[in-house]
Order: sequence, then C-alpha cells, then structure tokens
Amino acid sequence: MSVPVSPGELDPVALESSLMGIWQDEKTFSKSIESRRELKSPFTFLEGPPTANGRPGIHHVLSRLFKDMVCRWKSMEGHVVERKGGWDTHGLPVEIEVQKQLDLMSNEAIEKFGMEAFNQKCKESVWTYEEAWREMTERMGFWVDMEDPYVTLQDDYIESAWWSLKQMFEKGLLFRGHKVLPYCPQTGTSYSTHEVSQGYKEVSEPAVFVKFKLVDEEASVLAWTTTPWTLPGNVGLAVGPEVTYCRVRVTEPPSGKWEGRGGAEVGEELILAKDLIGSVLRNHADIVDEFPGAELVGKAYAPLFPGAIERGESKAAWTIVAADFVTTTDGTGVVHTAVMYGEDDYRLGMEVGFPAQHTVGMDGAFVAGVHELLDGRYVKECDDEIINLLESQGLLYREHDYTHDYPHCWRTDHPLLYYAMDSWFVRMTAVREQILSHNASVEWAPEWTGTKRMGEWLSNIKDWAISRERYWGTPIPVWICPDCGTEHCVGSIEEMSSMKTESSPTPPELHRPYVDDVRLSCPSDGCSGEMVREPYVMDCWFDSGCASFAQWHYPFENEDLFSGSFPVDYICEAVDQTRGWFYSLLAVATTVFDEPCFRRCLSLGHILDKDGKKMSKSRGNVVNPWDHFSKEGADSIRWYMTTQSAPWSPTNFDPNGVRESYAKMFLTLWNVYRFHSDYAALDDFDPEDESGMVNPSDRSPLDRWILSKVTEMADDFHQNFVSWDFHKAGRGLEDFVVNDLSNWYVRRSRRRLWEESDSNDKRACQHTLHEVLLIVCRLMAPISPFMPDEIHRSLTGSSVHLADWPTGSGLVNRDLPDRDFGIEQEMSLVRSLAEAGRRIRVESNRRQRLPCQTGWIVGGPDISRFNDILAEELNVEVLTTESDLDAFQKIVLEPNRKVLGAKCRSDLPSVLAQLDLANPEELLLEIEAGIAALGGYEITMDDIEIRRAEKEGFAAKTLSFEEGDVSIVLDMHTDSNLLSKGLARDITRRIQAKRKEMDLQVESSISLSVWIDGIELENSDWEHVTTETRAGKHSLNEGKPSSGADIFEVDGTTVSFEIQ
RNA sequence: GGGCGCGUAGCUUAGUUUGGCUGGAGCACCCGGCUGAUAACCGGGAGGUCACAGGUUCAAAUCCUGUCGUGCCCA
Repeated sequence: MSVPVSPGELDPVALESSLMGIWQDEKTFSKSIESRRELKSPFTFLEGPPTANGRPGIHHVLSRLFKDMVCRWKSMEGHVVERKGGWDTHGLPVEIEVQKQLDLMSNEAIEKFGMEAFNQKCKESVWTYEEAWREMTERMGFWVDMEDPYVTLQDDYIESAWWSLKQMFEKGLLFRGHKVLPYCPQTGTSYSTHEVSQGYKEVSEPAVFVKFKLVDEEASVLAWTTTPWTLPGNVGLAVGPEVTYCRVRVTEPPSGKWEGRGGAEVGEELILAKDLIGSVLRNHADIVDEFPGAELVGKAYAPLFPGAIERGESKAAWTIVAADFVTTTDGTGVVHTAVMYGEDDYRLGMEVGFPAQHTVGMDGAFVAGVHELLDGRYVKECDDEIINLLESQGLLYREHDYTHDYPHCWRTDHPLLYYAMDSWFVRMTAVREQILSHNASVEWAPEWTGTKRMGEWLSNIKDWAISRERYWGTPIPVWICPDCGTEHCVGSIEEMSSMKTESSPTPPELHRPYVDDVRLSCPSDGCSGEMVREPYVMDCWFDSGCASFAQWHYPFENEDLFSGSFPVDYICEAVDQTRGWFYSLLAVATTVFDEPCFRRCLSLGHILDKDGKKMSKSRGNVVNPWDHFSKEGADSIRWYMTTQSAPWSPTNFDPNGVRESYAKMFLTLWNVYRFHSDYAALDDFDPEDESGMVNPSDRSPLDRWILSKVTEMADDFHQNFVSWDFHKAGRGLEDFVVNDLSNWYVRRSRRRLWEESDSNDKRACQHTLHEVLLIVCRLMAPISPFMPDEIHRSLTGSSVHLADWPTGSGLVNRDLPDRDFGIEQEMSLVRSLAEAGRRIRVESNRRQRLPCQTGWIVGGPDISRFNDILAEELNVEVLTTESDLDAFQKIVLEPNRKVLGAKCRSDLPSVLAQLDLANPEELLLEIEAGIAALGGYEITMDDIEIRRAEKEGFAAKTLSFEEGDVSIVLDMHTDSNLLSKGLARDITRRIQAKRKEMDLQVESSISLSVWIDGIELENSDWEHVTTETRAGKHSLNEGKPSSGADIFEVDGTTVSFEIQ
C-alpha cells in the first residue's frame, strides 16, 4: 500500500503549516472525536476561558499545551473528548481598558458618557485580540472548538448564572452585608487589590495618640491612629487578651521640648501595652499596675464624638473588646476600631455587635450630625480640625508625623479610603464542610495545590462577596421592593418577564443599563410595590465559576450534555487560579449541586523570563510565541515546555532551550525517519506485503533489542503520563530516540541497508524501523502533534491522531513488541564495553582508526552474538573471551557503608581505616571462612563489595555490575599489518570527506590516485580503500603527486591523493 | 503581615517522598577521537559553599529550625 517517499531536508515551519491545512481539509480534529464515538466512553474537559482583550504570550501557550496534551492522549486511549472553547468577557480589567481608551476616569464620567455606550465599548473591546488568540491556538496545534464557544456575555450564559444564583438564594446562602474596600470618592469606585498595588505612594501624615476616658475609672486608654478622620466613627477599642498592659501615672508636666499639641496632667493615669511605654510616652511616669489585656475587656469608655453614631441595640459599643489581631509592633497595643473603615474593624464589629453606621458619605465627606465643625467636609481635609477638637477636650496625648506607604487612586492620585461598601455575599461559611470534602475528592497535581494551598484556604473560608458596583458584567438578578423590603432573586428570563410591571420595557439583552429599567411587581401579599433591581454586577469569577453548566445553557437546554459531563474529568490552568477559577468552580458547584465540579486538576507553574522575573507588559519581557512558531516550530516549543521541568514548577523561559529541543529531538527523529524512508523508497519497501515480512523472532539480535527497548520506553512513558510526570515521559522518549534509536540502532544498521540486493536481513531492519517509528510517533503525538503526524501519515497513510495509544487502555488494544530482558542486558553490556574501549584508547593514546590485534572480554554473560558489533566498535582484529582473570586483574574490597554504618555506628571510621589497610585476598578468604573481624566487629559478605581491577601493564577497563565485574582488555602492540590497516582507514576517511566536500552523489564513481611516503600499504587494504570510496579507476604510487593533490600526515607517513 | 511553592555548575535541570558508595545529565567552553551521520556522535577535562546559618545523625542536597532571595495567592 504505502511506499514511503524520500522526505528531504527538514523545514519545520513548512511541515507544520502544511499539516494545519491538511487537518482543516480533512477535519482531522472532529474525526478524532467522532471515530471514538462508538466506544461510548466520554472523557470530559472544561476550558478555562481566557480574556481576549490582551495579546497572547508564550505563557498562554503553556496552559493550552497541557490542556491539549491530555485531551489528545485520552482520545488515543479511545475516549470521546469534546473540547468546547470559551471566552471570559466580563470584569474590571475590561472596564479599565476602555476607561483608559476613552479617558473616562470616574463613575461620573462613565455615566455622563452613557452606560449603554460604555458597555457597548466594553463588549467590542473583549474581542480586540480574538483573532490573535485564534491564530495562536491554531498555530500551536491546540485542538478546541473555537467555532461554537461559550461566551460569558451571552444571554444564555447569563441566564444560567442567574439560575444558579437563585439556587443559592433559595437555600438562604445569599445575603446583604458590607465589604471594606479601598475606595476613591473622586471617581466613585472601589478597587481590587491588584489595582491598589499599582498605586502605593509614600506619604507623611499626622498620626495621633488619643485618650479614651474610662467611664467607671479615673484613667484613659491610649490608642493610636494614622487616620484621624476615622475617629468620629470609633465604636470600640480592641486589646490582645494575652498582651501585658500597664496603668501609668504621670509624675511631671510636659517639658519645654514637647512637640505639637496634646499632653497630660501630673497625676493623670494612662493605660497602654507594657512593651510600648518607651516609644509612646513623653512624660515621666510611674507604673502603678500591670495586668493582661483580658482584664480590660468589658470596660466602657466615653465616645469621642457623642451623637455621631447611634448606639441602637448594641451593648458592646464604646467598650473594650478582645481581638487576636492586636500586636505590640507599633501604636499602643490598643486598636481604635471604626467598624466601617477597616477590614479587621468590620469583621470584629460583626463578631461583637458594634453598630455599623457610616460617618462618611460616598462623596468622602462627613455626613450631617457628626460634628458641627465637620459635617459636609471632605474627611482628608479635617485632620487638623479633629486634632484641635480632641486637644480642646483634653483627649489628645500626642501628635506626630508618620511616613508610610498608602494606597492612592491610580487615576486621580487621591488617597483611597478604606470604606465599607454595600455588598452581596454568598454564605460560603455555611458550606465549609461540604466544600472541604469535595476538594478532597479531587485528584490534584501537584498534590499540595489541593491539600495545602487550596485546603488551607478553604479551612479558613470566608463569605464570598459577589457583587461589584460596576457597569460591565452579569447583572445581579435581585430586586428589592421599596415599600415592604421584600427581596426577590430572578432565576430566568421567563421569570423576569412574567413578574415585570406593565410599564417596564423588555430588555434587549441581559446587561446594564437595560435590566436596570425593569421593575417587578412585588410578590408579597397585599403589597403593590414596584421592585427595583440592586444596581450591581457580579464578580466575574462568579461568571467563570458557572462554566460547567452555563456553557450548555443548563438547565434551560442540553440536560443530557450537562449530566454527561459533570463533574468534568479534567481541568488545567496556572497556579494563580487556585483562589480564582479553581475556587469559583468548587464554590458554585458546592452551593448549587453539593458536588465537586472536577475530578482532576493540573495546576501549572508560571513561565518566567530567563532571569526568573515574571513576564509582564510593563517590564517588556513577554516572549512572543511567534518568535519560535516561525523558527523552530510549535512541536519544538511544546516539546521544550513539556520536558524542561515538571508542569507545576515555575520555569525560566530559555529561548535557547527551544532551539535545543529542535536540534536534538526533532532533527534526530527526522533524520532517522529520513534514513529509513530514503532506503525504503529506493527498495520499494512495502510494510504491508506479507511475502516480504520477517517475523520478529527471525530478525537479528540488534532488531530484537530495539524492539524490546521501545516497549520498555513506551510502558515507562505511559506510567509517567498516568502519574502526571509528563516531563519524565518526554525525557525518556527523547533519550530513547537519540541514544538507542539513532546513535546505536541506526548507526549499527547503516551497512545493512546499504546492501543493494534484497535480503531478509535488510527487510528485517526496515520492518523494525517502521514499527519502532510508529510507536514513537503515537506516544509523541499528544505532546508534539505535527512531526509525528507527518511521519505516521507517510508510513501508514493515516493520521497519528486517529491511531490508538500503543500501550493500550480499557478501550483499545496494546500493540507493542515483547520484551527480551536477556538481549537488553547483553546489549547494555556491549555498549558499556564499547565505551570502555574508547576510554582505554584515549588513556593509552591510541587512535581509534588504528586497530588492535586482540581484545579480551573477561567475565559477564555470553555476548558472542554481538561479537561482530563489538569488534567493529572496538576496532580489534580478534575479539575473544578469557576466563583466567588473574593474568591482568586483582581484587579490591569496597565497604558497604549502609550496612557497616548500621552495625558499627560511631566506630565506622576506624573500621573503614582498617579495611583499607587489610590485604584483600587474605581478608576475603577469612570472610568466606566466617572468621573475619575488623575493629572488633564481625565482617561478612554483606558488609563488603568485591571489585576487580586490572593490574598494571594492561590496557584495560573493568565495569562493575550487580551480577559481577566485566573487563575489557586490549592488546596494545603494533605491527606493520595493523599500521597498514589503520592507514587504509585514514585514507578512506579523507577521501570520503573530500567526496562530500565535492558534493558527489553517494553512488557515483571516482577516479583515484594515491601516493604514500612512509609505511607500506598491503594489497588487501588498498582494495578496501578503493571499494569503500567507489574508485572505479585507481592508482597507487604511480608517478609524482600533482600540484592539485591533497596532502595529509598520519603517524609520520605522508599521504597525497587526488580525485578526478 | 499570613499561606503555599521555588533556590543544585555560566545557563536549563536530575536527585529530596524513603538520609548512605565519587551530587548525575544537557547547552556553552577546552582537549582528543569518530563520521558518506544531522545543527550530529563518542571519550576526556574544567566548572558545585547543593542560597545562607544552626540543629538531629556514625552519615544531610535529602530530615528539623531560622534567615535571605524569588514567585503565586491572600491581607
């Protein structure tokens, strides 16, 4: 059927582009899915949707590679592996991009521009780089359905997300609360940590030590703050229950050196942490009492700004409470708590029941009723006024300037306020046990991502703030009745339409501002209110967390598709998704279905630049994948990324490594393939022709060896895939191709194929190469899908991606040769001996081309069937075995430190010293007789290892194996016969090099003249030269060398030669 | 500030789970060899404070503690 054609030089870019075309024309991807349909065994994959509003970089290739690799592998194992693409299209990054573009630096500006127009811009912006992403995806060979992807901005997707939120709402898991966020009153926006981290600035601000007067005692508690504007909001003080506090009495008035406002009267008593007395107090004072913080808990103090906050039902307000976050690293060891203006403050306030009221409005100004001098003023401008007020009431102990890094708005440069924003939460704390158990059911790679990184996080799980005061996102489907306060969560478009008031418009899509205009009729009995939607959008992590069902628009359609693919078998993203997508998938699946969302998760390490720095646009160190796509090709990038480190290790990207993968792996494989194809084409070799078949058992030991080795490699490869060690799999395969296949099998088989006439041996070699190449291609295909397909198609006529996994699976059959352990062991010895021989020659200064008369193998198994190979490698005339070792060997006893150490422990050094001094032959006899002892310890065969070493005077090497030692000994003498043979090889080599230099065809004949000045060349050796070099006409030592002749010298003999 | 990784030759890395013989490879470098065998191959050389400091042990790259650097996530 398929006779190979000569493939020629490798051009990886042309090869890959041509295959991309073939895949498209043949619909190979869809065939690779459909052809497995009848086995009815799905393996489900869920694509973590990328955002296409940034250009894809090399780090995006990594996660797409590992997604693709596993999916291709599972396909070849016989599973149906559907791969739906996806796009993440909502979220703050999109808005920021558009705001920058349109110079809309505040919410006010956006609203002036128009929310509808703004969101339209956002929608367009998310497709900016879609084309670039598609091109990258196709070029790298990532097979995923990009024609019918799920998109988080589509109504279908949003409707599914709404449905899931309603499930939570009905389970009572959705509630309203506050979230303290860095907030900019100028732009009216709150910021994510990510944004905040871009805007830290060093500033110097007034910090104050404030006296809080206890109600029942004549003493004040000192507390410190860097934000005086939060003091009117103070509702409590926190102390560390274990921390030691002191009550001190001021003994002297402030000195003349006192800086700033404030102070304390003589006799006044202050309370603060003992450790901080020195750094806080500026008066001489006596310690009158010392006690743990627990004793302070429960004491009441007078509010600084009476009336600014109403006590309401709170018992804890304006009392001292215990908190675990209190430290004595700065301040006074007493933490001023303003519930609405600090994360810790808010959490503590909720815990102990402080009133949660704002003293500051969304505009950044104090609200009415705080204090007549402050009401309506921007808080940051009131620092001085507040300090004055405190001083005038004797409540200020000290003020000072404090320099620290403080977050600022990157748009307006104004300092941000930590501010409790209204927010919707999912009560994750209520499902903590469930989510922990679902997490534990996931097979994580690496394991610590799940148990440690995710596990630790989940065991301290907090409620999930899912609302954002933004414009572009999935609108929160919660409506509230202004009349009766009823909250209603809508779970479908249909539900919204049926509850809609008559005057409300029908929204053209499920986005703001359209859904904002929808009013619902209040469903409460007797209420005729018009419900208004909460003006938030959802955290975009919630969107992507719904992917497992929203990609199918479940439960509105595709019930079967969803239930057949949930939980999904496999997801894969970079490690930063632990608290991102991995978490949101788990969180949504747990709260909606009480099930895990995925069975296996591969968490990848990041790709860093070559200096170990993270790749970012601002650093300008992002590597463009096309630099390598259009040079070494996608196969090489993929192979490099797979083999250079474990998938989860952070890795420095080294462009040179890609080149190395290309030069080593792909060039070598290509040339093995090319070598095979060239001769196969020449010989019209047909692997399907039964009459030409040579059964493996009838093939040469060399063939049987490589067939056994390929099976060993394939089984290891598969095992490594199963245990997620893709890097080890790839390295093993590369080692096989380069070392076993190319550098040994092909090198040793070359002459077999040069044979022009048909022979069993030649066909045996061709079948062997054919079979081994196919196995290699099938194993490689998931990692690097191009070249293996090219070779597979050329050898069989069909795509490797439609072929079965060679090691088999529950669905496809195993298709590997049998192992032959004996032959593997023998060959391993042969190769070791060949290497040892080369080392001998280097050490004995004897060039490789000069043959040795005799080589002796001493010890080891019978390797006579490889005698020819080994004699040629060693370049010896005669290779024989020798049983009498004593002629060139002696015994050395080596200690087994593991055994001896356990036995002798601290005496080990002295025992080792004695062993060193002992006569090995005598000691060995004593050991065999059971009477050996060193340093008072009995010595047995277990304690030592016997090794043989050659005596002086022989050119020899000894190799140690578990089964015993094997030596190779070479005869180093030289005679005229050997010199002639050596010279002939040198001449041949020079002529061949010249032929190549002259660009002659391999089979073309030459006319050769040689002149030798020095040793005599024997006739048989001259014949060898003329045959090897295809010298049809030739002359030796006839006339004088012409001026155009090449001249070289070896061992004092000068040789001239000329080719015509 | 907290959690979780990572740190081995100029570069990329194996070995760390389970302590044990001289810390093993590849790239680059040097010497030599081999080649109708490719950007290849083979032998040898040079190159290591196994991030640092302590500890446990007869024995530590490996286990423990701390420090530094670096990355991710969270504050």
